[in-house]
Amino acid sequence: MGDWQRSHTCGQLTLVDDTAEVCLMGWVQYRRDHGGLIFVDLRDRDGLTQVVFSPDIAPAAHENAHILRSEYVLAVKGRVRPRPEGMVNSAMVTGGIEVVVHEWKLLNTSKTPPFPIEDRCDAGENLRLAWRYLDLRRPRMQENLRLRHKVAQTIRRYLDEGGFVEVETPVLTKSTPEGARDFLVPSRLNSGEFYALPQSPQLFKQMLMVSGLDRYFQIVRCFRDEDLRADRQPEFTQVDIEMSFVDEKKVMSMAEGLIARVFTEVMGRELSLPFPRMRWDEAMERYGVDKPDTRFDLELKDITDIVRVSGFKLFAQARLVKGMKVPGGESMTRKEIDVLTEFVRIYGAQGLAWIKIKADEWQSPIAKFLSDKERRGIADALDLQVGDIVFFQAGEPDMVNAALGNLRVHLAGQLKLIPEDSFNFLWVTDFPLYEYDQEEKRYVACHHPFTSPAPGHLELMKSDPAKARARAYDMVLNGNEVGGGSIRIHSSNVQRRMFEALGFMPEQAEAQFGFLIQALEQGAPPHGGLAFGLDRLVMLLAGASSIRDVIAFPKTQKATCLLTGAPSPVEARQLRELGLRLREQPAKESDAKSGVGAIQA
RNA sequence: GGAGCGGUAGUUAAGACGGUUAUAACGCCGGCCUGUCACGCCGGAGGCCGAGGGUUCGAGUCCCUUCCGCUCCGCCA
Repeated sequence: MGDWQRSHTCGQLTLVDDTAEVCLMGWVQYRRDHGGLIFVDLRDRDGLTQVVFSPDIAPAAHENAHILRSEYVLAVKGRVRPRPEGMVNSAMVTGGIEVVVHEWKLLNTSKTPPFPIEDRCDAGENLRLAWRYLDLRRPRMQENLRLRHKVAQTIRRYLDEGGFVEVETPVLTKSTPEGARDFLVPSRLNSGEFYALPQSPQLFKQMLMVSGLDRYFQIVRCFRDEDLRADRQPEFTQVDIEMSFVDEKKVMSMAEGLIARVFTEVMGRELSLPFPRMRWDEAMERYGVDKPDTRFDLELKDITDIVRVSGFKLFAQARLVKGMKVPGGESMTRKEIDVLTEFVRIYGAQGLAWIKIKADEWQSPIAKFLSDKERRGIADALDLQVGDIVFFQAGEPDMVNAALGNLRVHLAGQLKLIPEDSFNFLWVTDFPLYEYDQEEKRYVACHHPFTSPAPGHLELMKSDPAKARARAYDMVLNGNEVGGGSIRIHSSNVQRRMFEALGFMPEQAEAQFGFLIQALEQGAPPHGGLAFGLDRLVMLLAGASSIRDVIAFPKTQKATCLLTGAPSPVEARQLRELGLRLREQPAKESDAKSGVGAIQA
């Protein structure tokens, strides 16, 4: 670029820079070639500036400017001047001025981009991912990445000031049986053996507490080989935190302080602390989910006892019956209700019972089965008013809660009950220690197997696992889990009992987690912590609808990278070195289904 | 593993009842244009209708298979 030095960015210049000699560099956003005058909106990371090629002022500069095209890379030298009377563009930060080009240099040409580089562009996701570096040129995406950067930096400052030490933990680590599916990495030096990529640095951070680090954090990539969602990628970033000599209150107030700091410094908003807390039982009871969105009402009411002896057998025989009132919902059409019925089927519901509260009657397919007493009970429980509609779900508790809990969120969106631009934080506490795994026919840890049982619940681990509660807590933002953690088990005996309760043989526990138990035997301090999902947090702050929009190079729903083509086959030699052999030859095209690509040692 | 939505020009979409030459906007190319700002005007090029198979005299449209993207259920300690 010779002696060309950029003097300003494209978002900086205003009337105060009048007559300044400047040098800008950037991309051609729009060109407006009038044959005589040529206007170019030059874009860089900072914004747009209109530069003018004028045959009257700089004929030489104007002469070749006709060749300019979208996304050409340009350096211009020129003078800042106010735009003529009536030509000010108030929509642009730099709209009061323009730069008259005296001299310019073409730094690079560009092929016509496959989609326009602008925020209102609605290119398909596949195109955006295949040309991600162009997608990331768009201001919205640049803002997202910078927002993410600011959040991460603010978190680093906050934790550093709080005495936390950032420690890196291994990415090549040990596969463990519990939890998500591991990504495996074959070992060349240890043929037939595999590392696993960490699902989280959980055990390392606990061992750092045993080391006496006292306060640890890490902004760290984690990997889980499970199916993707709008808010789930196979690799994602956690803000991982652990503290010694603390209880739940300490961890939670530290976490609240962190979030409040992010909101002050990044969002320019003050949060009121502490966040509300809700026990898990209450969340399930009132909202049907463990991450309730409390920005709106539509609460669920348990009416199981009211309809226990109902003539409506579906209700009478159900283990759980719940109702949800939608005020003013009486005007819903049959068709709208049918759509909602389809919606709850996703969660295993057979149908969706409803009652419209009219002035003179209860209009409903099920009203005729309900006695006067039942009607009064239901009306009282749900505080029914004329004009309401009530939806019911009856059956297994998990299904009832999932169906109504998700219907609640669905309807709130549809009925526009959710206030815009609000950030509603909530702690959910007192989670169950275990949940029953139907497939494995055993209890599995609800949070993870290193979570301490609630005080006094030690015996329940064996006698009544379903009743045991955990010293675990989730931070919920607008109905999204953005963080979660627990006080850990620091007693080797309790940890052994935990593995036992999960159905591990002692030898098995020793082989898988012996190093942890040993560590706990060496003077492990009481400790606990939590981890934030950075991608989700930033997504919510950015107002994005997928974490893909706050990750520079995300994967598709099939976990592929459309930009690089990963994953891809490898050379036979690489497999040989690793002691691997494909069970079947890679398929030509279509039959790349089950079995193919599987590996064996 | 399952359910749903989508795939038509470079892009975003229309076309769906099976029937002339598959539309539009933006973009692209050429021309004109000295105050535009998503410039304007005139002209032009551009298509294996995701792929494969079938039904039919005839398929973008109907049927089957398959690939890709997205949303969701299961899964995600």
